[in-house]
Amino acid sequence: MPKGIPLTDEEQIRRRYEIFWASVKLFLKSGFQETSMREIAHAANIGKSTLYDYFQAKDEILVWGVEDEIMDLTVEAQKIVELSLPAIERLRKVMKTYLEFLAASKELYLKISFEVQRLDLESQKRIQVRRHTYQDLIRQLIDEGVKEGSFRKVDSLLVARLLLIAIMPTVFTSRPTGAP
Amino acid sequence: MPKGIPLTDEEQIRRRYEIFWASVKLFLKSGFQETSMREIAHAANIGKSTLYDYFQAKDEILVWGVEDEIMDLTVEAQKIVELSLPAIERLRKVMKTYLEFLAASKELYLKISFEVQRLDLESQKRIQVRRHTYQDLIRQLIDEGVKEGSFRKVDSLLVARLLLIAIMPTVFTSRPTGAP
Amino acid sequence: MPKGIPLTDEEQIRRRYEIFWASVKLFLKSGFQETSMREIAHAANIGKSTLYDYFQAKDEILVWGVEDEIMDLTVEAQKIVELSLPAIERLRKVMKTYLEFLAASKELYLKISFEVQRLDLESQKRIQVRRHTYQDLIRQLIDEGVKEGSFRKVDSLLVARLLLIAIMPTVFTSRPTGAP
Amino acid sequence: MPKGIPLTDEEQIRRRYEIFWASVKLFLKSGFQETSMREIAHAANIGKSTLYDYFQAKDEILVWGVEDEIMDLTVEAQKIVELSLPAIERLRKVMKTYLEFLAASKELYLKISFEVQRLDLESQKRIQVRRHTYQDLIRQLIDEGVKEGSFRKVDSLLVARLLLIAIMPTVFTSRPTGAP
DNA sequence: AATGAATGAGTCTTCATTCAT
DNA sequence: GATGAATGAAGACTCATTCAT
Repeated sequence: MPKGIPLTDEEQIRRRYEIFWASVKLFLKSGFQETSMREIAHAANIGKSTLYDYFQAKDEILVWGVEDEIMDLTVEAQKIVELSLPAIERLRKVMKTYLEFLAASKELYLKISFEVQRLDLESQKRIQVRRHTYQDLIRQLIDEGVKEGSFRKVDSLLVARLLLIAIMPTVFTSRPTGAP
Repeated sequence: MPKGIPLTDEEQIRRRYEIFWASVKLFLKSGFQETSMREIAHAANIGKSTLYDYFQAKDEILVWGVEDEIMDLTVEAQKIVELSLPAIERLRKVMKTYLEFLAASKELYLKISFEVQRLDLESQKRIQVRRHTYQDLIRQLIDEGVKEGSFRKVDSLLVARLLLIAIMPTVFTSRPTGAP
Repeated sequence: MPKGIPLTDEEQIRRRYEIFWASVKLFLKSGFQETSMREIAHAANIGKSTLYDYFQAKDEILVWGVEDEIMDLTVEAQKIVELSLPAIERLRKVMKTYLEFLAASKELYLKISFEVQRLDLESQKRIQVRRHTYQDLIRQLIDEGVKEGSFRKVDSLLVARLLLIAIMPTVFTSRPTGAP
Repeated sequence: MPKGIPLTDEEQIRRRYEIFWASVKLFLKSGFQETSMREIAHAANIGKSTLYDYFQAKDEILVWGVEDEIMDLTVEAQKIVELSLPAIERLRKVMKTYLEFLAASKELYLKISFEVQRLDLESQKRIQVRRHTYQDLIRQLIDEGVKEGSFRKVDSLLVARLLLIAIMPTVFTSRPTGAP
């Protein structure tokens, strides 16, 4: 709430998170479209128009948040990829992180995914790009694994995609355990 | 479009179905909130305000349709319950019907479930009541089964609920087979 | 104010005129941008959203009205062009009509011209097209006049444009008389 | 951008001019209402709220600038009035100055005049007062001329007003020459 | 019975202005 | 003296719903 001092980038982002999480809470309760900017502002304890200092539009709140989550996952995955371990081991670690993320989100993840489908195509594309970046890491690991000989020769793109999707029922159905 | 000729009840209901299914198609494509009454009217080939002769409000379209689907299931289940077969056999039959219903709907069912969560609480309660009626039939079967000695003693309410939910992954994950 | 009966095209247009002239009154007083749809609706004695049954957007009110005025002029000019008189005579008649129009509008015309410059380019282009149609009539007359030998050989496009513009000071400065 | 050093009055005014001219450029391009304070601040290379140290409100920018221009004219006219020359000679000089001013502004003057009409009545009145002061100088000259016998007896107010307006077409229509 | 014209409430968004630093 | 963060009021536009015919 300081007034004339430019926000540091860090502060900016911290506030964005606050707004995002306040929004998500509402989105989950009533849906994206059904939540008004007035409600979000109220929940975030700021004025209606101040929202627009942090997000250019309503859509942006959702897009930014989702992009950010995927990027977080990607960063963590990247760290694991760079470890000097056999590919299969690293893949296992990455999938475990992914699984933990899903397990922590669960319902949230599922619902938000639905909301994302309502965004305009451009926004969806932006999210897809992030998702692909993540997928490419997995793919890279699979390719390395194949080279190392620990995996059969496979279409790494397809397998990567399958891996990410196939794991979901594990989470949404029951007690999460973890094995690729 | 005939004017002045009173609709038979049957005709009334037939039109309601037409409107409902036209709506569902749109809801699936763009979401409940995002679909306007004008679009529904257009898709159903009737005037905007004629909609209100068949449904008191927009919400009502969704609620009525979902209620109706559950009631259909319930009627069929009721018929099975009344057969003179061992409880376990009847339960098996009921679950098979339920499964077939899910398999036929699949994505539709999942998406519509999401849309339902956007309705106001009163509407959701009305749907829940129908769901409970259905659940109670299952429960009744379980209780009978326990009496007959073919089931262990269990909390029939809990088991009924579990049965309905547990079956979903079967449908949504892969090739549907059927066994309770 | 009938409710369920589709408006005849004629009725539609009559209402559009009503709205347009109510709007113009306000536009002249306070400017286009400064006049709100609420004010227009109030002045036209209809509900805010009813406006949108007659004009798709605020801009449309201005564009439609201006286009319509030019088209009126064009129709009248067309009638004159088709008379069997020497070109010079017909040109004189057309210019007289134009002059009378300007004289009747005067301030209105000037101010509205300014407002038009604030519209988006697409709207401006639409108006320009109408203006060109009118200009082409004049041009045609000049060409005919040249053929008849009553005019010197000239660049008819240029002369047509000049004719339309040059006449303005006559109107805006003082007592209107009329001679090409 | 220096902080803490009190601005001299002169400096203050210099900055006001800078802001005014930066604004005018924008007003001409997109109109007064359509130009935001953020844009003005940006164009003037200062912070949004610093504007308010120089002008109490957005309107004030336009009003001050226009008032100032008229006052400049008035000051120059006043100087001429005080010369010891026959009234008719002095009037000629004043009108020449006025004409030069118009010729230099031209489109700018016309457009800005339109923008002024959008201001609230109070602001318009303030401008009118300045205009009257200027007009009164002309009037005074005419009265003196009448006394000197070089003019017919006339309603000096009316003539003064006519003089100021009549001269415009001269400027806006074509090659400026100068003769009352 | 069927319709589309009419509407007010509400949506996202912008902007002049204030204020704490 | 200078700033940008914060905001409420207002704007164009949409939509579920009503109502006269």
